[in-house]
Amino acid sequence: MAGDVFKALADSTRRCILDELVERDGQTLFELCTRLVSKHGLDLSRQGVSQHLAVLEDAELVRTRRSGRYKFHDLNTEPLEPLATRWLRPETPGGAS
Amino acid sequence: MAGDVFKALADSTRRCILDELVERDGQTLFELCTRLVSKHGLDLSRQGVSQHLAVLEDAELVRTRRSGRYKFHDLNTEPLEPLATRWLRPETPGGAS
DNA sequence: TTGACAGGCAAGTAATTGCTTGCATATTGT
DNA sequence: ACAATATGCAAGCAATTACTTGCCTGTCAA
Repeated sequence: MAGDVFKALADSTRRCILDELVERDGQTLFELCTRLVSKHGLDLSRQGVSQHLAVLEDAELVRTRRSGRYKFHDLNTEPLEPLATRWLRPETPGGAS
Repeated sequence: MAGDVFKALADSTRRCILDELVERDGQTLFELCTRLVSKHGLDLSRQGVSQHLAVLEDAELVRTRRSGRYKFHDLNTEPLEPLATRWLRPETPGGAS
């Protein structure tokens, strides 16, 4: 568990999925499939999308909630925050230690 | 050219290289080799490091300058900036157009 | 010029990854 | 109960990736 966030972001299809979820949160697998094909011009099967979602979920970039036979996917931007700051130099503008 | 920044960051060894360059800029290939082995416990050949550096350079995360037989590697954080902000929701706090 | 040092190029290999197809499970409406 | 819908699981395949070994080029000091 707690998969690699960087590896999750490495695939362009997964990034498209995140793009979709920014626009509209709480989409189901089928909704995402449809919109990835029509809007982003991607061509992959439902299982393809499902596996990508599993990777994103493992990296905690996507959270899911179940309701009956539906599974809704929500974006979670929390793991993204320490991402860009990791390689920022310690400029120590205030002058800590 | 202009390789994929996300794919460049996907590999943990490459992330270690960036970690090293944050601490000390302008290292040569041999310096990086030595420190990756000793400090980060990695075990790879010089060519392994060289190929990783090529990927980082292609993603413009690393810039190089030559001086005689030495090649110095510098970190370039510029491509990292739009990285985390890509999936931030348009909160429009001030309400810009 | 010779030898040592720093780096580059290329082919080969093993592991990983993205994707598909086929079947199984669970929920809902009639 | 039955069929349709929404999703899950797993084996198999092709492409990519990370890594190694071996050799070549360029630079510097003696």
